[in-house]
Amino acid sequence: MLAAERRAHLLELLARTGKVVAKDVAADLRISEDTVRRDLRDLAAEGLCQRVYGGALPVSPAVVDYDARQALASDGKRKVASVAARLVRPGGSVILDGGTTALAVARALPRDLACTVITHSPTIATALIGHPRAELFLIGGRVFKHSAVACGAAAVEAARNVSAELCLLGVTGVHPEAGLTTGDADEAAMKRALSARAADTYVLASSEKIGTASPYRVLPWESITGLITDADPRDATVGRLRTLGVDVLAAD
Amino acid sequence: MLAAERRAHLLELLARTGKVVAKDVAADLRISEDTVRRDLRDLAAEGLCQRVYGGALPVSPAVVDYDARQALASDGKRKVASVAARLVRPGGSVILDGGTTALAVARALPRDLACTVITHSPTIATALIGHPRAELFLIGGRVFKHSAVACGAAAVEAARNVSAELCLLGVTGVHPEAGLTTGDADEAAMKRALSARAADTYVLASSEKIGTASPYRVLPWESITGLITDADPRDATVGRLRTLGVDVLAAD
DNA sequence: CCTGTTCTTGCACGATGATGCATGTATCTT
DNA sequence: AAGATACATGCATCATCGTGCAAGAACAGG
Repeated sequence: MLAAERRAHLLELLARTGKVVAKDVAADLRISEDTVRRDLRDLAAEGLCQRVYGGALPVSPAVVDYDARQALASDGKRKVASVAARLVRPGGSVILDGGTTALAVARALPRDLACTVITHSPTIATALIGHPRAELFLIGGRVFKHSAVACGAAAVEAARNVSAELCLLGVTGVHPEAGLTTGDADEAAMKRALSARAADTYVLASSEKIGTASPYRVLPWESITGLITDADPRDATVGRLRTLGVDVLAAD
Repeated sequence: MLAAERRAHLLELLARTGKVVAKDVAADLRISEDTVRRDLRDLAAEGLCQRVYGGALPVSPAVVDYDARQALASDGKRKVASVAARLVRPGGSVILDGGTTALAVARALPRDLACTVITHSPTIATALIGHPRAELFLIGGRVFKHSAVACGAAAVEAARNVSAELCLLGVTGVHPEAGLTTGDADEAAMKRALSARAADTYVLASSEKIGTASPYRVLPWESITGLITDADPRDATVGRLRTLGVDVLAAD
């Protein structure tokens, strides 16, 4: 096994499971713990991981959070993402919001789909670099760390210069009365700006978000085209949304 | 067996299995390891593979996992990045170009350094999400896939609205007569736009870039403050640059 | 057909790098 | 406080690397 392979393995392990235990990896790869420790030391020196007693942790909890959440809670999100990805037609254009569900949508897009993707999330842009036929447009601005998206006045301004057929929006709360909500005012404004630039807006909401509300209102029900969720279609909250005129796309 | 056959075999192996171990191939084809090494060296010089201790890995992001590629940043790039990162003062602001060397700089920044980073690379933005005290500003625009950075008119326009003390620029060629060069015209324009917004511009150039030139001129020597390289300070080319008035910061 | 040139290949050798083990120290756990 | 575990360091060993060199193949020109 090449040294570079080992290092890649460690990084992959770090990203996937969120931690590396020197002893386990050594036993796993049949190499000495010293070598693993040396590798981890080197990676840490480059800022690719954080050394801790017994092993190493990822540099950024936020990023792992992403991957971990992606891996763990992903069942619902993946279903939602898969349905959402199918809304993107060949040659079509889509505005992709940030967040883990939207990231799952990016990953669910066929690798050789020819389409235009507009996003304010560097994470999603990075994920789509490998799609050779996808046209990518990045909306810049001040990056809001918590959710890793460009927000603020500059971003809203930049969003005014794009338009698309479809906007796929992630939110943290979906509630019959409160509407679509999220945890940050700037982010809410950004989502409104994005939605305004698309002919149709669909909201991505895995089942755990149904019936909950966050502090800041993003949009009222009238402004969106539909909701994509893996929640049971017979669920009471989902039923109420449907009576409000929301087109519910079931994902399962 | 023809030399061209060997090279084709190596590339095929690289694409299919994701790696080449010099020893194995030599035994397999009944040729000396020296020949394999020479082939790999040549392929690497043409940018067709990434040389590592013991063999080689593919260079294409499509084949290799992105994290793995980051781990493969050459020793020289790491040294250059480390020196460059030290130019960023607490409370300071820096414009970071795209590319693997710049990414190495981002990773080399202390995790709790309070500074402002402006970049047109979603990859670099993603890498810095985990730096809690770093203010991040993303320059948007059409994403140029090859180097994963925002380019084009919109990006140049967006760059006009930022400014910083320092600009760290990556290039593909550093040549006494040709100046600083890169492989794409849009990218060259973008780099000029970035450099114009900073008080000081330093160029990141690991030793393999010294003395080479690419099609498109980025900037003449007069426009930059200095060059950061791991090349031998006594190197002839480096010496000529110094006589042109370039401030050379040695990295080793 | 011969001869000189150039290119390729394999080998030798010294330099450098990587790895595992031993040892003493630091850190965690109980 | 004591035992256990993980760590850094120095060292011996082995693998890999680059370079110089010589033998042979390919080739051009006479």
